[in-house]
Amino acid sequence: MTGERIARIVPDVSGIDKEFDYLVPVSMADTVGIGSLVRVELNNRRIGGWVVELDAAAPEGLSLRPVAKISSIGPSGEIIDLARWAAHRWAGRLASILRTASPERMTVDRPAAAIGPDPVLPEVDPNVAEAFDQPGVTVVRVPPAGDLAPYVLAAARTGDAVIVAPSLADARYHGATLRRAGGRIHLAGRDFASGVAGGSMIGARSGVWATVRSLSAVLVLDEHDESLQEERNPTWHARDVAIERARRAGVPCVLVSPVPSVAALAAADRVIVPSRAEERRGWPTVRIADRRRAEPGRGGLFSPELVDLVRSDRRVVCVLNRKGRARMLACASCGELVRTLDGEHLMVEVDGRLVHPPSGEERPLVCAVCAGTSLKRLTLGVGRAAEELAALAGEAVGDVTAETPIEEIDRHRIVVGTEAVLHRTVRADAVVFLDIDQELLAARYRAAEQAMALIARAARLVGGRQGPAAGQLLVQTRSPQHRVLRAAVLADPGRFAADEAAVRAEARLPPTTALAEISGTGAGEMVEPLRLRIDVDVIGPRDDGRYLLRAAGADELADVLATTR
DNA sequence: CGGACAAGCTGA
DNA sequence: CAGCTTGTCCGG
Repeated sequence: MTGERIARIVPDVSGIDKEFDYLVPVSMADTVGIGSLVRVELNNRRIGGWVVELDAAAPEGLSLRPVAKISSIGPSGEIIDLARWAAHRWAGRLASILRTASPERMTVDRPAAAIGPDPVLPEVDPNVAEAFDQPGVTVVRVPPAGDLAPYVLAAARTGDAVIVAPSLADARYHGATLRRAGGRIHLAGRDFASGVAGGSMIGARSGVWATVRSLSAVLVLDEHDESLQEERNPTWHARDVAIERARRAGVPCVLVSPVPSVAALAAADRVIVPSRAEERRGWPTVRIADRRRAEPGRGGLFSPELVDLVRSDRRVVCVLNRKGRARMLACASCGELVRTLDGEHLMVEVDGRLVHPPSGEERPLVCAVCAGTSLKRLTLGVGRAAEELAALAGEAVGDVTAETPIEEIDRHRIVVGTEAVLHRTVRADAVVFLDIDQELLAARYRAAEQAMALIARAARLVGGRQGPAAGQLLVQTRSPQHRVLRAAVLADPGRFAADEAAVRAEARLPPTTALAEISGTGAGEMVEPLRLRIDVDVIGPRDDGRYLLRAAGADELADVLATTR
């Protein structure tokens, strides 16, 4: 027994998905631990890597290279196990997740335990504390105007909580608020070492990977938010990682949202909803402007309700999404949009026929509602909308894109922009969706849910329906009966969730099943043999060469992908 | 990833 | 057959 131990290393090199063994020199025995970031020699070059396992001395006489240097403390064993699970679940590289879970700046010294007794935090509303009183997944619906700070406080009161916010700005804000209340909380990534010593951690998406002293609870704010999903491979979702992390630790996982996703609700052990009255108060008034009778093209963009709003003295934000090609068709006689027979998606005209490429559905140029054969094209644009609104309002109207400086946005009483305007405006009295149909009926299976999220964001911007600055939303649409809009008008996202879950189940879409998209060269070669298997459906290829795989659940799908690589 | 080495292609 | 490109393998 020499006292030397074997370290299994995951290299931090994107092209190597393999683990290697190195010897830990006696001189490093005290500093190298599970998760440590080290440098080692591989193939005559120095590379970084993580220690993911430590064993006693080597059984064989095989000569191993020594670890060259210790660079930093790193993620805990708990996080490494979780990262392995996620790498399998989203069919990606372990190293890319470990990178996310590692400190922003290298920190060699292991910090001493937190100094002083644990802080004493103020009491919280028992209704809020209740969400954290048992392990398992609790979904809490909090209306857009509701206060999330009590949930952050309640999480921190459990001990060393991990808190995920939809953006870094939100994480900083809630972190600062809790700190003012006396809480010990650190910013994930930046304050890595402080977190190891003790206290709660808050961060954006990547904060779900924060190493803590002893996990007591996991809280996800705005669980429905798109930003919680990593956009690069592996495309892990912070909500799903949070659920698994809490489950492994046997601690509560609390998912808060004004519009909980069907994925969260499917995973929930219990759902806490506000009273009808409370939820209504927390949503603005939502009015629907039915545009089916409106003239397509010019003028079709401005309902009488909108004209009233822009001629008032209120601060109005107009949203007009022009993502993708806005080539919607509407029936000239009844005004209905041209949709697939299930009403879920827009159809487009190709070579004199109506088609919906993802499903292959097609028919002649005929309105499915009134059998009219005269169809009109609806075309829209932010620039023209701003000009025409300015003429209607008799004053200048701001034109907002992702590049417009914030100061510029607040100079105008009325602004028009793509959905980015909702992320970049601080306060508005009213938000108008000039044309929400493109969102509601987009060719993505989560389109309705994303439209619901967009409305919730607008609702938060304008605030609840009560008081002198009562918030208002106006939605212009040719689909006034859509489940998203009915739920918004009634301030009842529970109703939407039930409808949406039924639509997904009927179409065998997640969360009833699990989907994976396979693209790139070699996609066919990988996917075609899977047609013989009964545990996975192969869908496609579409004309862009992409395939979809469908399995009964995420675990089954991950297993298929793992055996296919 | 990046180096090592083998197999395949080209031109004089 | 040297000289080059392209492909495959492998690292502790």
